Formats: sequence, structure tokens, C-alpha cells
Amino acid sequence: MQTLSEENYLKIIYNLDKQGLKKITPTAISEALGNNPASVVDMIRKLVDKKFLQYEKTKGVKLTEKGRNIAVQVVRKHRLWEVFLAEKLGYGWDEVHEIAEQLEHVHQQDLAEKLDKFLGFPSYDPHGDPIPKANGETAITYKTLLAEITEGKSCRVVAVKDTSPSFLQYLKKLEIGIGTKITLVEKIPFDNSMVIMIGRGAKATVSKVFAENLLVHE
Amino acid sequence: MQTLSEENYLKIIYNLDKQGLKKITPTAISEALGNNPASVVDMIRKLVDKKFLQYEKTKGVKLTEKGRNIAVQVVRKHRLWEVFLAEKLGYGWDEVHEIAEQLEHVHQQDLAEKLDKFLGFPSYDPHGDPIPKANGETAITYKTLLAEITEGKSCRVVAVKDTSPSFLQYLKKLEIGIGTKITLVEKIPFDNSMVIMIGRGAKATVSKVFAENLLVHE
DNA sequence: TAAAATTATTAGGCAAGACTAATTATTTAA
DNA sequence: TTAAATAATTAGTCTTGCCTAATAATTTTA
Repeated sequence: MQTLSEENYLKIIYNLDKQGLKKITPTAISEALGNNPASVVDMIRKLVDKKFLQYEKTKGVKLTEKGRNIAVQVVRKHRLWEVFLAEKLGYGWDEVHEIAEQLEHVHQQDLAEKLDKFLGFPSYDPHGDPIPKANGETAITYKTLLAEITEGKSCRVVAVKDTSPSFLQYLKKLEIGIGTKITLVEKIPFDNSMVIMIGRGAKATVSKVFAENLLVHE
Repeated sequence: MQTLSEENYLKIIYNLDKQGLKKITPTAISEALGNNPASVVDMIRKLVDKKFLQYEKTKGVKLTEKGRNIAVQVVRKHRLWEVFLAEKLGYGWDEVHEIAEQLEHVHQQDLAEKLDKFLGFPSYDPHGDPIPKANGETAITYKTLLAEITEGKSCRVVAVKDTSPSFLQYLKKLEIGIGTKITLVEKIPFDNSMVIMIGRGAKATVSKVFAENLLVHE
């Protein structure tokens, strides 16, 4: 078995890997987790001892089969609980992440499976991230950054990259959610901000940083 | 804020108090929690410092207003989650306790209230224990031990005193659940075991210990 | 490629929360 | 009412998971 803290490390490493980070270093983990690098090095050693990780200084850390299984189950539970919180309890998508951080560590035989069934086997969480299946398979998502859309084209929001409350609350204020249609009206070369049309209605000007954190499907 | 461990102590003390224990001593807590008495003494000191408890050697420990509020919210969440697990996810009543032990510590503004609403404001958990309301009020339950029922009388199961899986699984095997009607056919003076009729069907002989752990409403 | 900057690692500590063993109080019973 | 039994407490230790500060290794950049 693994502790709560170990689960958090494995999850973060899994997420960094999914984000396409080539070399997962102690510093990268330290930044993602908000922990001191020295603590990360300690924990890496422990996780290597437990055969959850491999660590080569030149290649960074890699999840073993065993470690990946744990990580994927934690992520699965996290995202299923997010669906539960949003759909059944009525929490906003800016609120579910923080609560799911606690719920993801509840362990019990079949909990994820029972929850999955109860929720009707959802494929995506409220932020548009795919929910791994019981066997660890994860749906492929075709995502593009809003920043990469061509002027004049339309797309639909499928996910957010930044899941911080401040970003999600900003989206809520703009009335942008998963599935919202966005049309790129104009790109402003000066600072790469852009004018977008939200749905068939309001226009808004958003920054480059904004556009780099919103994932869309063309 | 309080730690997970502190919450467990406060909950146990609350439960011991509700069970009618007059003087709540370190030893009583130690037995209920499965911890070493020395650890309990340490924690009592800490909880007194935090003003969650009062401790006088002659009177034992008492929850302060502050401590009682925490305990009651933990118990509320525990029992609400038990209802969720049994009713929505289909867990048996012998399984829900263990999972709720983990879920009860999830904290988030309004979580209990949203869950309560989602579940339709249940008054009792799957073991028949009353669910404290948001304001801390707890329904009064009129419970008698099966052991105290008179020969020939009928009653209905309202709760169990022992919530261990072994007892609950035994009940399940006998097809006894909350609401099951039980008629006391015969008391056997030798060892205080008794012959009961379950529902309108099977007869069974149960021990004194059994009858002292099943709460009924006459 | 050598100096500067960054990253990784080690050493030593700290707090929480548990434990054992020893000691002191308090109860209970002879 | 003293002796024996039980309960409470203290002292010291351990593990987990984090920290800071110092040092070593590696990468960048000039």
C-alpha cells in the first residue's frame, strides 16, 4: 500500500508525463507540487525503493508499471469525483478540483467502479479531461490551444489547461464552459491578445496567457 | 483547523458521550480508538490547549462548544456518506462504515449541506443512527435492546449497536435489516439466548451477546 | 572552455502522532 | 487500612514527510 503523500507524487509524475514533459526532474516535480526540491529527492528515493519509480539522472523519473497503475487509479477517482460533485451536488467547475483532491485518496475495493456506474460511465471530467477506464486506458483527446486558432475560424471549448480557481472564475464570468463555441474575430499582433465571440453573442478581448490556457477542438 | 487525527478523537469522545458513558477517561478513549493510553494522554493535552476539550481528572474529558461542533459535523458527514454509499452506490450496510471513515474528513464549505440535499435530507443512516442536522441537532431515537423485549412481543429493528462487519454480515445472513420485524418466541434462561421469528418466516436462536447489540423499537 | 547560473543532493532538524517502558496516582479488595 | 490491581502520566524513541542551509554536480552562457 501507499500513503496519501506517495499517491500525490505518483499522480503529479503521471500528469507531467501526460503533459508531454520529456524529462521529469526533481525540480519539475517540486514546482508542480509546491514542495522543496530536497523533499522531492527524499521521496523519489523512497518511491524507487518501493518499485513505483525508476530514476536515472540523465533521463529523469519514470513510473514503473506498478507506479503507473496507482497513479492512473488516483486520477480516475479524482475525475469521477469531480463529475459527481459538479453533476450531482451542483458545485461549479472552479470548486470541484480542490474537493476531489481529498476524495481521490479514499480507497476501497470497487469504489471507482461503483461510482463510474452510478454516474453513467462518463468519459470526461468537468474540465474536459478524459477519465481513465478501469483497465487504465485513457481516451485520446484532440485538443488545440485557443492561441493557435486561425483568425475567422470557430471552435468549441473542450478543456482548460490551467485549473486554478482564478482562471475558472474568469471563464465563468465570461460565460465560457465546456462546449461553448468561440469564434476568433481578430488577433492583435502587438501583444498576441485576441478578440473572440463567445457563443453567438458577446465579444471579449482576451490575453495571450488566456488563449494559451484554453483548449479547444476545431 | 483540526487534523484528521484530532477529528477522530473528537468524534470518539462525542460517540462515547452519546452512548451515555458518564466519565470519559483516557483508557475508555484508548479502547474505543485502539490507541495506546499514552498517546491518548498526549492528544488530550493538545485538544485541551486548542480549547476543544476540558479535562478534569475527577470528571474525565468533556467536549467544549467548539469541540462538540467539530465532532457533530464529522458525525454528520460520516452518516450522510453512509447513506450515499448504501443508497446510491449499492454498498451493503456492513461495508459503508469503513469507507465513511475516510469520507467524513473531507472538508469543504457546504459539502454536508449539498450532500444532504442530494440525498433528500435523510434522518437516519443505514445502521439506524440519527444524522445530526446542520445546526447540530440530533433526532431522538427510542431504542430498546432486543435483549429487553418480553417473550411473545414483536418489535422492529431500528439500529445496531455493534457495527463490526462480522455482526453485520451475520445479520445479513439471517436476513435481518433496518425495519425487519422480530418476534420473541422464547427466552432460554440457562444462557439468556433466545428463539426469535424473523419477519413472518424463519425462526432462529440467537445469543445474549447478539440480543444486546440489536436495537429495536417496540 | 572557463565562469556563472542552475539543479541535485546531503546533512541536520522539526512537528505530528504514534509507540514502549518506567513511574506515579488512584481504586478496589483483602 | 494497607496491599494489590488498575489507570494515568512521563520520558524517551521512532517514522513520515516536510524544511533550511550547505555542498556537489551539471548546464548555460559569455
